[in-house]
Amino acid sequence: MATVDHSQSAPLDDLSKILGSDARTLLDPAVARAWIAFLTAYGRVTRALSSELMDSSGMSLADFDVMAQLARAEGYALRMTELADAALISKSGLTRRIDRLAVNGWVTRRRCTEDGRVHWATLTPLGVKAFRAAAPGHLRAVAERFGASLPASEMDRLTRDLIKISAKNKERTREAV
Amino acid sequence: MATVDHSQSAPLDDLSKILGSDARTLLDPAVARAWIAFLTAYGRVTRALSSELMDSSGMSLADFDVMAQLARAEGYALRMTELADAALISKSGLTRRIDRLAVNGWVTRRRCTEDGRVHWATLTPLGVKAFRAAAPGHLRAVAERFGASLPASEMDRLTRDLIKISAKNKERTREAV
DNA sequence: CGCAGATGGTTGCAAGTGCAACTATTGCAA
DNA sequence: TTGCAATAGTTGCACTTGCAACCATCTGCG
Repeated sequence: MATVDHSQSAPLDDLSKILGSDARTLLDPAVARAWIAFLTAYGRVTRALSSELMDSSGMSLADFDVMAQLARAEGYALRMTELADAALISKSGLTRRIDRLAVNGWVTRRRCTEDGRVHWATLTPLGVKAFRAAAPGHLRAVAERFGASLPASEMDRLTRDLIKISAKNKERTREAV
Repeated sequence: MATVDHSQSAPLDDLSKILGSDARTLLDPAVARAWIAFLTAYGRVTRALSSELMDSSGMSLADFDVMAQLARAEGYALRMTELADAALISKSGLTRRIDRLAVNGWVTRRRCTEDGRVHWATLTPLGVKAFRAAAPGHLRAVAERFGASLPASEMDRLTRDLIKISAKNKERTREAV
């Protein structure tokens, strides 16, 4: 019936068998269904986009995100920490991602003259070119796999809902239980 | 304005600077915003839930999902492949995850007597106990971090929207570009 | 000055992951 | 029977990841 897409089962749904009837008081079934749908949608869409992007441009989704951040930035450059925050990855993760992008010649690292601690990651002309080549296909894929499922009005509502959820989880895991 | 929560920037938004004005034709800005909001919400919520669960039960989110699948199953048992599909992970990933769960004594692997190729992953009594101990906290956390952001009516709509998105991406990355 | 303490980045490490190749088992057909 | 294709799982490998420890640099206070 109202269960989630049947190729996928619902990890949190219908746990009363093992947890007893209070499962329902712990997590409202409607929320459980939404949560499963959320995880499933994320998994499917990113999996598909990621492999399409890799095939067409040799770029991972994370690479694309990092390059997109740089593409939007003043002078195509951002400090490492800013970039890590913007791309939602750890500092060490970014260090190594930039290493890889640098090997491709898409990004360089420049030490800041005013503050020797700071390094600026900068899109090279080659990187700009690579991004320009990759972006149309990827954006179209996002439009198709994510955007095309819902009418425009619904899309704005979805955005609002997702932002509310994000907002409730803004802090970086403080007060960890 | 209507940009996404400002602690987070928007990788796909405002790319016209580098892509020219056709950025807009490739990906509708409203979809771009929704996409960013989606990625951000996913990242934040799962990060938070994952570390809470690990702290309170020594169980990763993926462990919990696998155990929840087993908890719902007939006899607390599933074949490896079924379980991998249900938990949205690869077969090899599942092999090793079950290895780890088995080390904790939460799951066992039994060879099927009727078909020697098949192995049943089964929740042990200890595993059931561990799951019963972990579930209330985790479900409450999902309720709080994901469910509490939206009114019930909105939640059902969100579920429907997410299911539509999932449905469009059902196939396992066939026709790859 | 000069030396704590903060801040920015990188590195060591110990995971986790998927793909492709491999082994074991079954089922079916000649 | 024998033999080959299909199916279920595991393993090798190469790669990513985040955390914590670490180095480098800067800032401010005595």
